Amino acid sequence: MFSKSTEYALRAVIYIAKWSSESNKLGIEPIAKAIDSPKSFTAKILQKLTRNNRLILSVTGPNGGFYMTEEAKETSMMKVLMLLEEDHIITKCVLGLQECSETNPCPMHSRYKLIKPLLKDMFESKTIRHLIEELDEENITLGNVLSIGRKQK
Amino acid sequence: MFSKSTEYALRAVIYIAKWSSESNKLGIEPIAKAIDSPKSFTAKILQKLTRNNRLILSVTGPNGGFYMTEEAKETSMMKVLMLLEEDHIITKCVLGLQECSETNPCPMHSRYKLIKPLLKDMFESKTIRHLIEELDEENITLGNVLSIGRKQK
DNA sequence: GACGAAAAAGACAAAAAAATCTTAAAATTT
DNA sequence: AAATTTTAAGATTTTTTTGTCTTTTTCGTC
Repeated sequence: MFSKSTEYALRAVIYIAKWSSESNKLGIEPIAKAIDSPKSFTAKILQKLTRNNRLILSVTGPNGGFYMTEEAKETSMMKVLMLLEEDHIITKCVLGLQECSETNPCPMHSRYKLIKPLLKDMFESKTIRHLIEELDEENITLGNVLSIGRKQK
Repeated sequence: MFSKSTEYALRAVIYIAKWSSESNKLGIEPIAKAIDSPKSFTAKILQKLTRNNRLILSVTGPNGGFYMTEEAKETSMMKVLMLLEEDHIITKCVLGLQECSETNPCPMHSRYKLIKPLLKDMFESKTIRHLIEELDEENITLGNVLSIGRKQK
């Protein structure tokens, strides 16, 4: 559904929210390892979230790394998607028409319009905090089990 | 949601189903114009659907073109997505985990598992014929109104 | 203030997706 | 059978996405 970079971003955000605090910042290396993503590429993605939106914060130097404020953890996943400029994946027409609407619908419109709000609601109603609470439960993961032991780049 | 080529494919299939028959084949030019897609690229995509799956049929030469049998029009949109090898867009994990499942869920799993069947059902319950029947109604479109008059390639 | 650890920045490379162009093959018409 | 029309095939190009590598900047520690 989403692009690779969006998937990495979402996983990283959740991971950082879960394990970091202002007093415990996380380096890009452990983050990439945990969410099973290419290190430098993930760094790029996080940089954007840091610079443009301040959803994530970062500090350089020893004991530096990425972290998130408690306040930021209240952000909804829909908002995160918007910061990543990927919310259109959900909102746009299934057949790719630029002007698919009630007055100018595509043939799938009448059905998709029933599901789109549910999808949106799924991301709107879940905040980052909700998701990290789920991570407390057993067996909820952010990395690929299959990749354990595989070399990271 | 889907890639450009999938969007073009879906629109083209619906258009061909709607306006063609064995006695009235459609050339790639009018098809591409109607669904507002790049001509040669669309030709490639249709070639695949013709060669690999015979969902669409084609004949070369004068009065040749693309068409679809009445039988093929009973194909579900989910089946079409499978022929295009794009059904994974719907079925895979939202966060991109390879092994997201009931026993090994990602933090979004518990919510997405409620929506995934609805999305699947949307494509499964709609056959091509259902969609072309919708096209009978006023204002249902397959091209971009904005593009009218724009030069085709 | 020198050193080291971290992210930031930017250049570069590879791969995939999207698009275009040219030639060939097939079929119909004359 | 030659000319014409149409898709098929394939080569090539362009653009976007994904990924890597090197250098710079920032900041804390000694």
